[in-house]
Amino acid sequence: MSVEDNAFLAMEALEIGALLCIEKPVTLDMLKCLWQHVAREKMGIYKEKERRMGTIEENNNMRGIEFRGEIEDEHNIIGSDNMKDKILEGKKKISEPEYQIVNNKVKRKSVHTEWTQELHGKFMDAVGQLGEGMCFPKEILKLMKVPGLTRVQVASHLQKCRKNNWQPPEGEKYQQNNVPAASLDTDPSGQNKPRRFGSMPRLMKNSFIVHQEKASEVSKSHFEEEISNYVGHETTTMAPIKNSH
DNA sequence: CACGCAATAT
DNA sequence: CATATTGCGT
Repeated sequence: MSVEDNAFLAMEALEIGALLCIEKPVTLDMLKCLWQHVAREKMGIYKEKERRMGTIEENNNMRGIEFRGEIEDEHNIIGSDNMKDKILEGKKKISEPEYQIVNNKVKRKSVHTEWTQELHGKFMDAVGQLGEGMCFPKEILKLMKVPGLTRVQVASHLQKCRKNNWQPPEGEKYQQNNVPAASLDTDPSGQNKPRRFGSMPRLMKNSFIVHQEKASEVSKSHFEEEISNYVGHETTTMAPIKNSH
């Protein structure tokens, strides 16, 4: 670290053996960036161990860690040779593992969200509050209030649930039969897709209760006009799923 | 832009 | 396998 933002000085340092040069002061942002690289490197070192143990425990021995130069440039960092290349391709999505700290252990952030029944429950709650025709990933996400969850993830889950293709993970089968979703359809013609926006996921046969809001409450905004327009293109036999009971 | 959907990738 | 990502039309 140096107060001097001097390229020549930095290059000299690198030649001597510095791994990278950072201009002072080291910002929090910088730190947030750096520790990920440290973690990656460390994880690489203990890769074998990781295979055996599943997770890596925090280890404060930092020796042996080397940066390989793929640091982003926003903070006046100067790194090794291939760094420029790395910076250039920085715009591309390089999928580097991300690490997080869960109770004092450094863990590789899991790429998949496990849709447990609990999480799915929150999802369904949100869906229930929004009601038929109002279920959008964005809104659902808001209502769910789950920290790491993204809109796209919700969208993906929603997509699956609409096709009734979701089932709880292994250890959680409250119910044992997965419903193939074939024949409980209200549409006799079979080929009629309920093509609308914001439709609720189809409820699984013995899934728990979803409390729907009074459907009457749905105001006829411009939104509803859009729907009717859009539906107009489709076969007319489709009826919205009203929660009439 | 957000959305939805199928196909494809991880 | 379950999810994530992508491509493309709306």
